[in-house]
Amino acid sequence: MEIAAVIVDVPTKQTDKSFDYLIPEQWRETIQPGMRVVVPFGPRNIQGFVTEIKAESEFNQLREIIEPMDLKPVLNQELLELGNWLTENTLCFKIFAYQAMLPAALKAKYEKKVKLAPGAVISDLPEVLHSYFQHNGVLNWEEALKSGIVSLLQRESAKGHLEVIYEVKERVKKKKVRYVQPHVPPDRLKEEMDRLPGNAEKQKKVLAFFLEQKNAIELSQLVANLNISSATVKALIDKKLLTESEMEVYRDPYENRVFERTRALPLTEDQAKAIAPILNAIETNSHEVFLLYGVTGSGKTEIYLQSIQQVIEKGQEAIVLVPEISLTPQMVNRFKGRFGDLVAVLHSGLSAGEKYDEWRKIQRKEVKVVVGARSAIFAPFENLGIIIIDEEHETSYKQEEMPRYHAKEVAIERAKTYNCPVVLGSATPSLESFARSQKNVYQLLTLPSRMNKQTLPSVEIIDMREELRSGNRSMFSRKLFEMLKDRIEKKQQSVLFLNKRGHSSFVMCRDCGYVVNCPNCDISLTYHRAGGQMKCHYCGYETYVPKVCPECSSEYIRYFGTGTQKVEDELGKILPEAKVIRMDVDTTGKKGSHERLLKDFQDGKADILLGTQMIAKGLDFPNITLVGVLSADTMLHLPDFRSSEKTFQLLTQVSGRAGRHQLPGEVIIQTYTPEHYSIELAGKQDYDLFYQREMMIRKLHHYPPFYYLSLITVSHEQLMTVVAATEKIVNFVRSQVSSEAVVLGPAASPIPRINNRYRYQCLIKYKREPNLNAALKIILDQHQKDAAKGLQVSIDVNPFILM
DNA sequence: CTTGGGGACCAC
DNA sequence: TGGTCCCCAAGT
Repeated sequence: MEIAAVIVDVPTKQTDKSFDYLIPEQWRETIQPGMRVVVPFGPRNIQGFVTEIKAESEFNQLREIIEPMDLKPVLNQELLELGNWLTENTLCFKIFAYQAMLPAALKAKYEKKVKLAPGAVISDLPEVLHSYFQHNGVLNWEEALKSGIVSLLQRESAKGHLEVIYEVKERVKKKKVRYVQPHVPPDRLKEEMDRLPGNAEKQKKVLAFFLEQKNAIELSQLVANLNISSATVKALIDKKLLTESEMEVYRDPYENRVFERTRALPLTEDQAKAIAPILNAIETNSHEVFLLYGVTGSGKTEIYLQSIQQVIEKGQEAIVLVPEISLTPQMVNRFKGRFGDLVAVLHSGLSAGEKYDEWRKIQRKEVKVVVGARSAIFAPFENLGIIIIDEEHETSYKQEEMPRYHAKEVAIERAKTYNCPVVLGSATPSLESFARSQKNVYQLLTLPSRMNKQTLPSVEIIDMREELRSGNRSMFSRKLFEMLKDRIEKKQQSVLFLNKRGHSSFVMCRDCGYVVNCPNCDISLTYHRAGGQMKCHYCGYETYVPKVCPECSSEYIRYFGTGTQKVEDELGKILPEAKVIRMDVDTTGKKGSHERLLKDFQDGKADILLGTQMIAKGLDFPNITLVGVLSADTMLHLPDFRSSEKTFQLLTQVSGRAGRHQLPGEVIIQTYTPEHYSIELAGKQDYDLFYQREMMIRKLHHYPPFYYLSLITVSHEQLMTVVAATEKIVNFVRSQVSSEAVVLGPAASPIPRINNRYRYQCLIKYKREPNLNAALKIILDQHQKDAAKGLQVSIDVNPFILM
C-alpha cells in the first residue's frame, strides 16, 4: 500500500479525476485517505486530497508525494463519499466539493518565487538583476512582474543561473500562546535571585514571583502583572532558570461572554405532540424527514433544543442550520445557554482563523452541536443524531457558486447514511417542502398557535394608490404615520421594514427618464450616499453621480427609489422627535455592529428600528408593538417564479416580529397592489390558502414543485458567439430529453450582460429525465475546449435564482 | 531568418 | 492553472 490517489487543486474538467502518487517511505504509516498533501503537478507544487490508498497503479512513472499537510485526515470516509455525491448531483469539480466542506483557512495559498540556482552566484547574473537578489537570493514573482523583468529572469533560468520554485502555504496558523515556568527547584531560584547584581531589579521581581507560584503562566500576563518587559524574561530563560513553552489555543469568539444557562422549558400540548415523533425517530435510529410547520412565535426553537438534548444523551451529535441573517446573538444565546461549551458556532461574521478553530473543535469531538449557516452542513461529525434546518424556506441554503448545492439535499443525504432524522422548520414552508409533506414524503408536524396564547398580530393593508389620490405623496401612509406617533407617545417600539431589492436607489433623470447604468453590465447602478457615489453590485464599477443628465442636460437628476437612508431622512422631517436606528449593509458592515445596534434597540435607546431583510428574522423584543412594511410589492415584480412565494414569506415573517409577548401587536403593510393574492393572504396570515393558490399557478406554468428545473447559462464577450453556442446547446438538449420536458431558449438572461460578457440561457423544465444528467455532463465536456476561447457554460441543477 | 503571439495539449 | 511545444505571420 504505497500509492495514493490524489484529487489535485486544479479546477478544470481534464484534471477532475484522481492522480496517483508514490508515498515516500517515511510517510507510509502516516498518510491516509482524507488528508491534504503537497504533490508535484507538472512544473509546480500544489495541494491535493488523498482519496484512496492502494497497492497498484496503471501508471508506471509515478512521482512522489512531497509532504502531508495534516496529521489527521480533514475529511472522513463519509465526507469523501459525500464529495462524490456532490460532484455527481451538482455537476461540479471534485476539488470544489472537497474545498466546500472545509473552512476556507485550509485552502492552500500558492507562492511563486525565483531564486539563485544551487552553485550559482549573484555575479553570474547581469548587473540590472543584482539588486533584486540581495535578500538571500530569493525574489517574489509578484515583484518581478511589477518590475517588468520577467523575460530577463527567464533567460537566466534557461542558462541555469536561476530556478523557479513553487511554495504551498497554509492560510492561517494555529494560534499559540507562550507560557513560562521555572526550570529549576525553588531553592535554586532563591539562590540565583540573591546572586543577581543589585541593578537587576526586574529579574529579581520575576524570580520572586515564581517563588510564590511555580505553575506556568502566560508570558503576556506575566509581563503585564509585573510591569516588566519580555526582554527581562528572555534573559532568565537564557540563563536556564525559566523555560518557555508554546500552547495551542482556540480563538474563541464568545470567550468573554457569559451565557445564562437555561433548562428545558415545559412544553405546551402542541409542542409535546409535535416533538414525540422526532424523539421516536432519534430513539429508533430511523431516517425520516419532518416538516415542522409552526406559526411565528409558536416555540419551534424549544423543540429543536429538546430534540438535541435527547441526541446528546444518546451520545450523538447534532447540526443546526440557520440562515445567515438570523444567526443573531439572540439565536446563539439560546443554544449556548442550553448546551454551553458543547456548541460550536459557524457564521460569516467570524474571521477565517476563528472559523477554523470552531471547526477544529468539531473535528476533535470537543463539541456535540454545531449551529451555523449553509456550509455548517459539512461539519465533520461522525455520529450524527439529528439535522435541523430552521427557516427551511430560505433561499440562502442554496449556494450559487460551485458546488451549487442545496443544504437541504445534503442534509437528507447525510442523514440517510447516519439513519437519523432531519427536521425542517418554518412558519412559511417552501412550496416544495409542503407539497412533499402532503404526499407523505415528509412527515408534517404542526404548531398552530403561538405560545402563551398570544394572538397573531392584526394586519392592515394600506393601498398606497389611494394615498396618492388623496394627495399624500410621502412614503408613509397617514395611518402608518399616526400609529408611529402613537407608539412614540406610548413609549413602545416600532420596526419599519424596507424591502431593499428593487428598491435599490438608482439614479434617474426626472426630465427624460434616463437611468444611469453600469457600462459593463446591463443593470442600473446603485446609489450610495457615502461620497455621492454609484456602484455596480455585479462588477464593482464605481462612479460619481453626474451633475447634469448626460442625455438631456437637465439638472433634475437625482437618486430614485427608497433606500433606507432616504427613509431615515424623511422620518427625521416628519417625526423629528423619534430616535431611529438604521440597519442595512452600510451600518452593519463592521464586525459586531449588527449586534451593537440590536442591543441598543433592545435597551430602548431608540423608538424605531429601520432596516432591510436582516431585521425580518429572529428579532424577539417584548416592546415591539408595531411593524410597518413600507412597500410590500417591490419584490413581486422580479423576474422570478418564486417572487409571490418570497413576498408572502417575507411579509409573514416581518409581521411575526410584532406582539410576541404581553403587548398585542399591529402590522401595517403598504402596497400598490393590495389585490395581489400573496399580499392579501399574507395580511390574513393564511398559509394554507396561499399554498393552494400558488400551487395552481405553478402547475399551470410548469414550475416546481410540479416540475424540476435545470438552467444552462452561456456567456461570452461577443453577442453572436453566445447566441450561436446557446442555440446549439438548446438543440442538443431537445434531442436528448423526452417530449414531456419543456426546453426554453435560447433567451437572454434577466441580466443580459455582466462584466462585458453577454449572457444567454436555456431553461429545462422536466418531471423525469433519467438521461438529462448525462446530457448535461456531455455539454460541459464539449465546452471545456471552448473555455479557452472565453466561452463559459455553467449549469445549475435546481436553480433558485434564474438570473 | 528571428521573434512573438495564439492554440492545443498535458500533468500521475 | 501554468508550462511547453508547435505553427504561422510579421518584422529586420
